[in-house]
Amino acid sequence: MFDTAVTSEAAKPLSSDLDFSTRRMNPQTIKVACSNCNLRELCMPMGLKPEELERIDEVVAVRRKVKRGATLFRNGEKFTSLYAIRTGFFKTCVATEDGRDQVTGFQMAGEIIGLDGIVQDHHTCDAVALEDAEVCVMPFDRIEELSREVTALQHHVHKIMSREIVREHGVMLLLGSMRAEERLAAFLLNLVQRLHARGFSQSELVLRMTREEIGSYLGLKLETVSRTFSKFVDENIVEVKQRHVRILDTDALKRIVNSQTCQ
Amino acid sequence: MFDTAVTSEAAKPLSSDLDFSTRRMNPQTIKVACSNCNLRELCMPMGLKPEELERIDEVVAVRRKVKRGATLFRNGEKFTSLYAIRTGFFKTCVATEDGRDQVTGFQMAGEIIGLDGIVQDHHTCDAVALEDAEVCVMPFDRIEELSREVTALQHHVHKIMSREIVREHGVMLLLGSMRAEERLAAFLLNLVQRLHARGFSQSELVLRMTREEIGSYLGLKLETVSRTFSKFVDENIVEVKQRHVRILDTDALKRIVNSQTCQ
DNA sequence: CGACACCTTGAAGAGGTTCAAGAAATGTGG
DNA sequence: CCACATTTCTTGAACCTCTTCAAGGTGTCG
Repeated sequence: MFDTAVTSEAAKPLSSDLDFSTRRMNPQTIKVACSNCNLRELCMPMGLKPEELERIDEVVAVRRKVKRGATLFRNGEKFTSLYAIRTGFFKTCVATEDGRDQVTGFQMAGEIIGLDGIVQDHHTCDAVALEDAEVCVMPFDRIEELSREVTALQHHVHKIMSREIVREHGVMLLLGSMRAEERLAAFLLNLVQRLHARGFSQSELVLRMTREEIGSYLGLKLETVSRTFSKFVDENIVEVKQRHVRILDTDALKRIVNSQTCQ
Repeated sequence: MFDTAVTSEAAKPLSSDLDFSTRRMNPQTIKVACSNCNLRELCMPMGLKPEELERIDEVVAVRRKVKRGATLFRNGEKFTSLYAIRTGFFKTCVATEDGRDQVTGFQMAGEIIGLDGIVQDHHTCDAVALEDAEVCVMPFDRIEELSREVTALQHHVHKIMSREIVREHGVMLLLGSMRAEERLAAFLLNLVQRLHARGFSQSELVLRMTREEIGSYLGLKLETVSRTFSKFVDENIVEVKQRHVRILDTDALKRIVNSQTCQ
């Protein structure tokens, strides 16, 4: 089957130009620049003039490492910054007073988290690293200041927020009108598509989250997630070995996602 | 019971300072100012200097009327403007290729719609008026331009977008982890709270949407919505007469919403 | 190697859906 | 303003999907 093959192929690195010398200065926070970051195209606007690019560097104050299982920010904490994920994988989740909680998203390299905090000046969800991660800390007042001067940045910020709104519309559609198989199929397709955009395989992925976290995100119990995976395996749509997933039949997944019409 | 009483009490107007003279000039679109609009506190930043307030007037190009059942914008249409609802009630909904669709929200006076369009430069959902409505048309390029100069406006735009993201987190929590009764209870509490903030009753409301639309929003079938209403009636929590709802026991609704702990 | 977290699978049960029929309200056109 | 068509809402009964409870298996990490 596929033992370590997945990890090695799927782990094709997107970046290798880190400045390790500055890195050693501070184990927790490192001063760095966007202008020579190769994730730039994911989190920053494109087509900037050199002078603007230089100014953008001012946005990122420092980098911060977050160990697996640790939180980047928590519900109730003061909001100060947005975070661009440089490496690693996060989940965000909201909770009710009565212990229930709901994973609202999984975020990977190049994606921005923390937008929830703007409106109340405090975060309203938790961001938890699902693997050791590193983020660029972008103080929001600095973003606002600079985006008054750099139009492209201003527009970019608006787009990022709008994108998040549209993404959540998609999740609402999923939660509101799809059945278990459709949800899981949509989830897998979405994950693999985002990973592919980052240079990873189109057909293989390593899940960074548990069945329970997938279930929370999809509005299902972990047993249902597990059973649905097994069903897909029976139907030769995927191979699953714990968190290693190989998609054998992408079209089948797509058909499952929009198949309500079949009746 | 409560026949027309609901309508008359619930319809307590928030505004009465419309400039009817300019209104007659054009049946579809009317040029007006924010500075003397009493919904200002809902859609515009507060604590502006007089000069800034004056500039804000430039944001609203025109007003536009939308008849009940008509769309303000549609999925796929070019995005140009955000809309501040002046009067009336909207729903927004997304759809899949295969006819399924999902109501993503209900919007009322003072709320802003159209944010979904920013990221792709095209709208990704439909906005449908559930009753005759009037909106202020705010061309987005003008908003961006002005928010580069008026810091309060810039921050306000960010807050509005963040608020929408947080609202959607709440809907995801609802769709992902609540049972039918909890969903409907949360829905009613949310509606009545927003209406109350606009000067309407805390306990009476007129639903502007059908059971089916409520169901779509809550991820339930219309029959389930109807049955759950009936259940609430049996338990003396609400009175329901078609779309007229009187809440008899707000605390009971609140208890239903966070009662997962009971076990 | 043992403890712990995570995953899988089965069987029973509950909550919500589907299908169907009828009642109530709303709107339309004469 | 009334009659009729249409839409919307309610309720029942059967069914189905997902959940719950339970047990055992697998993998991981100190």
